[in-house]
Amino acid sequence: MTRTSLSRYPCPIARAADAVGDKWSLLIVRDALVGVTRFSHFKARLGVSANILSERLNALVDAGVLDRRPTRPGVQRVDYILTPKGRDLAPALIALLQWGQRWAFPPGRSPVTVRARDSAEALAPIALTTPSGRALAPSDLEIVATDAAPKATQDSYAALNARQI
Amino acid sequence: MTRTSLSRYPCPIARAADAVGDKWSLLIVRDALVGVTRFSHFKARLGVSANILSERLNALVDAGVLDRRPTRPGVQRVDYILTPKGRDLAPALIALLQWGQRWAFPPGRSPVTVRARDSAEALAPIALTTPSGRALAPSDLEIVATDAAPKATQDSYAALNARQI
DNA sequence: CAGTATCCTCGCAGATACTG
DNA sequence: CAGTATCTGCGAGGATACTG
Repeated sequence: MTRTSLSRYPCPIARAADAVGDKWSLLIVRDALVGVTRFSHFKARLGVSANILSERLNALVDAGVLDRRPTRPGVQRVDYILTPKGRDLAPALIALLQWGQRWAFPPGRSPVTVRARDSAEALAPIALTTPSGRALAPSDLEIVATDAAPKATQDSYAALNARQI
Repeated sequence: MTRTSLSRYPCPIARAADAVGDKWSLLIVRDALVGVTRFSHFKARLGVSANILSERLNALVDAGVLDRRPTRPGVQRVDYILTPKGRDLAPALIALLQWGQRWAFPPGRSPVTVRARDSAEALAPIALTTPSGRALAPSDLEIVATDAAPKATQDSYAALNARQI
C-alpha cells in the first residue's frame, strides 16, 4: 500500500502537516523567517544535501509558501522569499520554538530566544485566548465541525464533544 | 549515510520537530487534545495501521508527551493521557489549525473550527505580541543566540541579524 | 480490545557528478 | 553559485496474522 497522503483530509491541521509537516520544510521556513533567502545559505545552515534542498524548496514554492524571484534582472540567481501564506506560519513556528525552549532543554539553557528586532523586548509566550481576551486551557478546547464538513466528520466530532467516545 | 536526526540540534524548533514533527504524531496529539484516549479510537479516527499507531504512541510516551495509564486497576486496558508537556503543545497545534483554515481551504469552507467548551465564543487567532501587548509582524522577529549556544551558533545568528548573510 | 510480530515495499534522503 | 541528474540504501510505514 502506498503511503497515506494528508492533503485531502478534512482537517486543517492535517493539511498544514501536509505542507510543512516534515522536518526540512519546517526548518527552511524557520530560516526564511529570520531572513535567509539564498540556496547556498540554506544549504550551509541546514547541512542538507543539494538535491534534498532543491526538492524541498520546489515543494514549498508549489505549496505557495515561498516565492522564487530573481535577485536582479539578468542575473542568474534567485531569492526565496516568504509569501504572505508563508509569513503567516510565524505564529505556529514560534509556538513550536517556545515549546522546544520549555521542554527540550534544561531550564534556562535554551540556546536561542526570540525577540522583536531592534528592541530588547522578548516575545510573549503564545497563549490561547478568546476574542475577549480570556485565557484558555487546552482542556477548554472543543473542535466543532462546520456545515462544510462531511457528514462523517460532523458525527465524529459531535460524538467526541458529547463525550460519547 | 544515515538519515539526519534533529534531536541534537541546538534549535528548539528542530527539537520540537524531532518530537512531533511527523504527521501521525501531530494528529495523535490533536486527537488527544480533544479527548481521545483509547488505542482503538485513535486507530479508527486516524485510519492508521496498528503497528504504526503502536510505535507512535510509544514514541510519544517516551518523549514525555503522553502518559499511559490503566483505565481501572486489574483491567487490561490503558488510556493515553496528555502530560503537561503534551498539553503545552496546544498553542502550536491551534496555530497550525488556524493556518490550515486560512490557507488550505476555500474561504469560509473550513470543515472545523475551534471554540471554548460550553461556550459559543470562538478562539482568537493566535498572534505574536510582546509582553506589553504590542502586535508583531514576522518581519519584526529576530532570533538571538544565548550564552548557552555553541560558538558557531552564536556567530551564525549574529551574522544573520546584522544582515551580513 | 490492545497491542506485538513479521514481512514487504517504496519514498525520503544521502553522496556524487555534472551543467549553465 | 544554483541548481539538476543519477544512483543507492535505509527505514518509515503499510498489510496481515497472531496473542493475552
